[in-house]
Amino acid sequence: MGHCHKWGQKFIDFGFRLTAARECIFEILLKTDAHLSAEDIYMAIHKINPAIGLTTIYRTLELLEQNGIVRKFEFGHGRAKYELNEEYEGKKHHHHLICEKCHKIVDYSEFVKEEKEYIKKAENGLEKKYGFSIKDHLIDFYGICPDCKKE
Amino acid sequence: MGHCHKWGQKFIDFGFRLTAARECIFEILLKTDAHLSAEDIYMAIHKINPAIGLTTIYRTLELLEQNGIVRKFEFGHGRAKYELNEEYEGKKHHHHLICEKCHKIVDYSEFVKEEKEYIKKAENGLEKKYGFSIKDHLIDFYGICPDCKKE
DNA sequence: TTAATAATGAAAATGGTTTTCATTTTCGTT
DNA sequence: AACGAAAATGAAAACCATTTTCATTATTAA
Ligand SMILES: [Mn+2]
Ligand SMILES: [Mn+2]
Ligand SMILES: [Zn+2]
Ligand SMILES: [Zn+2]
Repeated sequence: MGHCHKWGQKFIDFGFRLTAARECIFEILLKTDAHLSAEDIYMAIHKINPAIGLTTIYRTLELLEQNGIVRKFEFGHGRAKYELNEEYEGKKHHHHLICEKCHKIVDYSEFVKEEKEYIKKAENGLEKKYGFSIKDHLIDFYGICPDCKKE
Repeated sequence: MGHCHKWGQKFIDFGFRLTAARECIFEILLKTDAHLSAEDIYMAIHKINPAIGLTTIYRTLELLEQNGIVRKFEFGHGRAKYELNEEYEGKKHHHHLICEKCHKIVDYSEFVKEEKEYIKKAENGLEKKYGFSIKDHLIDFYGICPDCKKE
């Protein structure tokens, strides 16, 4: 385990140990472009290392989230979904398109310029008016996906 | 129960019965400007009519949600929160400012003009590119509220 | 009034997530 | 290499918001 990607070093710097389970969970998140639940990850990891338990998945995901390595989403369809923070994937800043029927989640990165303009203005104004220190934002669009429209 | 506000008529038109419990839940949502959980509503209703059970609260909220009368939010702090749809309150279109520490939720209605511009452009573009029929959107800002900053 | 249907409360079940606890692994120090 | 403290782990149990079940009650239309 001597190599240590940049995230691994960051992880160690935080004071945590870089175990097989943790590396494996990170790798799974890195390879996918989907939004995985804890159980999705558990099933994926089970093929590689059946000894790793679901509890460890939950614990690792919480750890990763608290240290800004993964983002946790509660879209309200039963289970939380996780994805690697944008800086760790090749991904750009993005938001989500959510199908109200089949619960499919699609990333989109369009209209960033317009978004930035609106967000910057809103953030500044809201910080001033409501006294919040704003750190993050979330934009979701809800609708019906093309597959579900066919039915 | 002969009077029947506009929402009540709408409710009956949908084919449902306008019972005491349902009216009471609606009234509670109408009077508050907070974002209530099912249990918040249960506790509020309990003082007025202790016979109404928590199950009815959940069932009514689901019914109201499915018919566009209330909006359900899963902010990810354990329990879902409900608020009356904008058209039923005196409220304008609004979004949320969420404190990551104390989980306080603040409504804001500022920057609607800028928001509309961005949303319209994004919606049109995304519908075209991803084939979704977009029906709704959600914008949240996350940060630290003024009270939590003091500590 | 009557019968069909809808709504209800209490209790039990559900299911994703967290906690507990005994055991194992890791890592800095000998 | 061996040691010992601290961290990480898995299995099982607990948790807890929400849903389901089911027997009873309320509402409605005829
Ligand atoms: Mn995403
Ligand atoms: Mn609100
Ligand atoms: Zn769909
Ligand atoms: Zn706060």
